[in-house]
Amino acid sequence: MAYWLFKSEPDTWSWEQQVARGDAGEHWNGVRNHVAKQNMMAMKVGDRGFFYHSNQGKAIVGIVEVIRPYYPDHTDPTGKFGMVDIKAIEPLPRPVTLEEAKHEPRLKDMVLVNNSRLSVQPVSAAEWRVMRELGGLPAE
DNA sequence: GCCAACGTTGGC
DNA sequence: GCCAACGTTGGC
Repeated sequence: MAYWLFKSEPDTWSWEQQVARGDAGEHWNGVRNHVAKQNMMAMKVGDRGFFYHSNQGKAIVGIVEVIRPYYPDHTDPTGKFGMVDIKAIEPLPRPVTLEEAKHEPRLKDMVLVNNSRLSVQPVSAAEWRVMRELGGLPAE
């Protein structure tokens, strides 16, 4: 299983809204970056990801799961980009802020710390474990 | 609100 | 195909 990170401004789409969708989930539309697109194309149903609030909060707040693989994004007039569907699994008992992530040596190579502009990012298995631990979730 | 970093666009 | 100009993102 692979791990990912989905970034969203809470004003646009928040964790609370994602949770409200329940198991039906929601499509992750609006990605217009090719690296982010490549990441979504690599996703498989069952992959897990972190849900990150950018701008306001600047923290990882929850865990999501990919429930539908890559398909065309109908909101893209050029037809070049696609999206996946994700559903909320559980919140982090203790949200992990960007500040904390930057100060954790084991997360120094995380994309979130090094390339803050990429909206859909890969997360390594080691980073996944460390972040869960910081967030107050038990080991998987 | 500012601005650095990054991506994209379009003239040549 | 290069690269300057422009637009956007997102941390600060």
